[in-house]
Amino acid sequence: MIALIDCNNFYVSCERVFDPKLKGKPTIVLSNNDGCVIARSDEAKALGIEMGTPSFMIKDFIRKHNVRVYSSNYTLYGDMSARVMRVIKEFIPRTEIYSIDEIFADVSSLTHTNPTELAMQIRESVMRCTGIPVSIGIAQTKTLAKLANRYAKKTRPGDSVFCADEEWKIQDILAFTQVEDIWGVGGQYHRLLKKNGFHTAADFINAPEGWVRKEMAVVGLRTQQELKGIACTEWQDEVKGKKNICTSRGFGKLITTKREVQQAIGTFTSSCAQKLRKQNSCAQRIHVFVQTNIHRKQDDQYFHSITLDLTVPTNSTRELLKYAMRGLDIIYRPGFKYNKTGVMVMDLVPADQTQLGLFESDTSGAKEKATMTAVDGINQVYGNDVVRMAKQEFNTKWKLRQNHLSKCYTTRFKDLMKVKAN
DNA sequence: TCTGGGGTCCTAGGACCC
DNA sequence: TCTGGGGTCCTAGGACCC
Repeated sequence: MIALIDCNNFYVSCERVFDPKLKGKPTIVLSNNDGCVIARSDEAKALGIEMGTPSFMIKDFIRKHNVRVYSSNYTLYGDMSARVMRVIKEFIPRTEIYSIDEIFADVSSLTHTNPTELAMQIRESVMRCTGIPVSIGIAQTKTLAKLANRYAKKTRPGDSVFCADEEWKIQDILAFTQVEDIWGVGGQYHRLLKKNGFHTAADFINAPEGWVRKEMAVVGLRTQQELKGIACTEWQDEVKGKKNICTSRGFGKLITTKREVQQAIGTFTSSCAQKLRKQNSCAQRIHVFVQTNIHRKQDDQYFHSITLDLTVPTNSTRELLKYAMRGLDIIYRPGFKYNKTGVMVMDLVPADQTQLGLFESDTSGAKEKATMTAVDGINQVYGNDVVRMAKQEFNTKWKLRQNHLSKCYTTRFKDLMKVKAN
């Protein structure tokens, strides 16, 4: 049996841990640039605030209903996530972190324990150690566990735990779940399934396999199998390195000079390089893109991207910057109001398995590596942006808008909470 | 009139996830 | 004024090979 444990309204819950006054109050967390709603408390959901709504569209509504608003604070959420995961791993050795707020756990190895009781214990323990409420669904496959989890949230608000260990419970969940709420069914497949008369997961299970294969490819077929209790997704016992790494950002305001775009690209490239070195990988290709604001109908639109092959796989900031700037030179067009750019490093290979270029000497590689290690070391101790490459410069024009940012309570000494005792 | 067949690799784009 | 960011996997079709 597989358990899916996920944090309820995770980002909002993180904010609530450090400001208990938010309890019972409608609260939302916004995406970068304070753009869209990406997390909502139950009270905010009850008010009808939808996921993904641009915040400026509901400004008046927010004020009217006194909705508490936060900019996203990923430093805080990342650290809280690690704490939650640590607690869960103490109960179940075999786990697989699926996202910042979700983890699969293999509970079949713990045969001596009743899964429901175990789930209750985990829930209680996570709440006590971190202050974060979680829901837990247990079933035969990952897909069914996802459904069980959702079922628990919707029908068991008290304990938020559901274990589908009997046939009638599985049937209950399948009949309860609309096709669009199945893990693996998005907008396209939702329309397709509805059009063909499949409304619930129970309906979908009865769709002919040939039809599913033809219309939804093997991915759809796998989802269907998983719903029937046949496991099709492999268990990932070790954390796999990423195959691509991307850093991209929309700007707080529109940008019109090449120099500013270069600064942004420089910073994003440097960020990609750091992430590469952290997972001990080198990239073989780099992808750069620029775009204008697609929502501004009154502006001329421009989108262009380019992918460059690197002669030698690398994770050196300097080397990657060279290619990124070359790419930007090719795709940049003056006269547009740019809104967003990004850099992606692709086709990653382990850093220790890279081949030297024909004209590269081993000593130059070693020197570059030593430089980067030093840069990372200094930045780690003194903050992320102390040492930079020339192209990054220091510029705040295109930085994020974050008007409602909470503090880094758990990762920065000056943000530690103070407790007064009389 | 009539122009092979089978395989691999790569890429772009689509679908999905949180 | 203002609309997120970061990923994965699969597939179709073209290029290329013998």
